[in-house]
Amino acid sequence: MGVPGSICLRRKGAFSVPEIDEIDHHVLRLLREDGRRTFSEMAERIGLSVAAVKRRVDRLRELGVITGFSVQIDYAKLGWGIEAFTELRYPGTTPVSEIIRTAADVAEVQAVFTIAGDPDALIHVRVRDLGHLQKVIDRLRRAGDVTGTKTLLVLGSWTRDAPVP
Amino acid sequence: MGVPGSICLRRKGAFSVPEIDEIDHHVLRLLREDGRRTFSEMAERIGLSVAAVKRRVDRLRELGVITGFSVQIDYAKLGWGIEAFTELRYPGTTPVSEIIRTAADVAEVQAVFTIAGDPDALIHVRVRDLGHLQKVIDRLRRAGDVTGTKTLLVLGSWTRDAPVP
DNA sequence: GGTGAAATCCTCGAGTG
DNA sequence: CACTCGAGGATTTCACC
Repeated sequence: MGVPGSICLRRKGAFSVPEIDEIDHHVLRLLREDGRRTFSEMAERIGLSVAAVKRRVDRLRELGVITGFSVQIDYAKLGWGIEAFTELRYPGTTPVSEIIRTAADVAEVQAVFTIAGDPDALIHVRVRDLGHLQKVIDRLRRAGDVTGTKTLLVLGSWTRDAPVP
Repeated sequence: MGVPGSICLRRKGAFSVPEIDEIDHHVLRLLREDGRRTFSEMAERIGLSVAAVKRRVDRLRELGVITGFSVQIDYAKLGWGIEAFTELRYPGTTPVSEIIRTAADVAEVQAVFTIAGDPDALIHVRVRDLGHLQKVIDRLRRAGDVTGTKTLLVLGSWTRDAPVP
């Protein structure tokens, strides 16, 4: 096994949707806390019928506000205990699309952020150990025409909204 | 409304769990693709009974491999179109716990990563606009005894495993 | 947005190798 | 110990008000 997962681009700069009301935000908050909440439980908390809540969720999906659901995993428990951010610098001629493509080709890369200014990209990677991290960084350096890297090794992390274990 | 969400610490360096087999990884892969998949659908894909898949998921939760489920949201559509990473530097005397606490106090902070070396922390923030970003950075600077910041403005992002819209 | 009924799904105990 | 089966209850889904 490896780092599984299909691949997709997320577009930025979409226009904000005005027709999102307080109830929609309530639905989103409940689903952020637990993405597998039943419609019936949410309906009870919100004070709406089950069908109404389902329609809200369906609509939020159609609007593209909800892009999907996923499971939260403790990767350390799976043996992927090391997390790092690598800053990448490229020649001024490198198009953003190539930056993303070459980085996404590396299986251990979890996310790619293209940046205004210096560095040109910030890459979130997850690896088994430090030797593995070295290999990944080497692969990133060789992939595109990278002119420089700086890697920030994550010691600990905190995330808003992660459920209490 | 603001950036909703409860708060919790994620511990790192947990020992890897050996008794995770291929079927468990298959379950995790299916749930990463769609966290609301039904047990029946997963059972069919894996070639197991519904009850067996449920017990796998229950066990993965008990082991702490699965820490929860959540919804994926396009925040730009909610009017939170700007994303940035801010590197924070602290005096050598500042304990990690205080770094996390002061950053997490700022509602716009989505995640805090403490770092080995320089900088001392990397903060992921999400804001409505650039003026808002400025305010958040100012608040971060004043919060702890921050000695320096550098903010990386995100132009675009790619995430492994985000579902295709 | 609500209601109700049919289809589907979840849950858990019992039985099997 | 992990799996399958099956029944009862809960949930989802959809047409209609």
